[in-house]
Amino acid sequence: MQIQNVTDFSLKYTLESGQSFRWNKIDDAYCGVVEGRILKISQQGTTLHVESSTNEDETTFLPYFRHYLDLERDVPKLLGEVDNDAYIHRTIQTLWGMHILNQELWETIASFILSQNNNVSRIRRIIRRLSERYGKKLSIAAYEDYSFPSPHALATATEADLLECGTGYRASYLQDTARAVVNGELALTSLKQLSYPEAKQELIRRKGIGEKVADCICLFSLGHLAALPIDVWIKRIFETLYLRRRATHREIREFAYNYFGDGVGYAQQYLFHYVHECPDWADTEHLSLINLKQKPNPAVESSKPVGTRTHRQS
DNA sequence: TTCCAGGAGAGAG
DNA sequence: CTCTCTCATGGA
Repeated sequence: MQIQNVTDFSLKYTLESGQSFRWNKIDDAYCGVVEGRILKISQQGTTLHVESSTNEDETTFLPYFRHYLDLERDVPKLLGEVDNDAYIHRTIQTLWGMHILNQELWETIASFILSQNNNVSRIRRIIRRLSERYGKKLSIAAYEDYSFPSPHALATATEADLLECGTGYRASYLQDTARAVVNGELALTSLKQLSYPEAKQELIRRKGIGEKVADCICLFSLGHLAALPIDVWIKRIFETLYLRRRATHREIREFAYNYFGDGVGYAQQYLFHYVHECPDWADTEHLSLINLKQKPNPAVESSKPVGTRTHRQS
């Protein structure tokens, strides 16, 4: 089926920005598994072409699909509200149309448990192996893939099996959380009803889910755009470009929310992906960490932060 | 060989 | 509260 008049949207940046680990580029289309079916999506200008491995009822599928890609949101307006300086402006211009997905909750929880101290290509491989072993086989034309394993499947797997998939020391974290979902201790349905702070706190109780992973889940699945996952790159960006000093996570969080406001999650995603997509910031001039790598260094001169605008004091 | 990757837990101070 | 060490894996 087709979806027309999709403006200010980039399928490429949305699916390649490290928030989902399940998309493969096949020629000019993207194939991936979304909640038990394979979708094949391509974009030509403002038109999206979508094929599904199952017979979808358009009246229910289209709203679901648009929500998955966050097409209902006025993203340009949101980006306008965080477009405060030359750095963020450049990422917004370069990655114009990148959206934050609304992904299935259990897959997002499991995927970002596996993401800790890990890199994207290896995360993708682990998830692929888990799905091959514990998921259901799906196909669309000649393309084959597997659904994401259910909580029950991972809860009853042997730890040796999980290790064979490459999960490493994260196997027990994954299994503990899978079991918590199965026995109702972690109720996914009610998690969706909670506010951002409540949902984050509930997630963080689980072994293997810390602040960063909880924020990824809140942002990439639960739609909490105030969530700010702080990984090593986001930390570097805020320390070098904005605060110009070493800073704790708490300081970065406070500054970032104050500076970007409720859309800080979107701002974060543009900054994050820009660093990976455009290596110019990793160059000596901007993201050089020479000054910051040496530890106790608030004394590097308090060159004034790029931004001092306060956004909506609450 | 060492370092790093969308970190978190445990322990010490 | 902040710092430090360790954890399994594979690519650079």
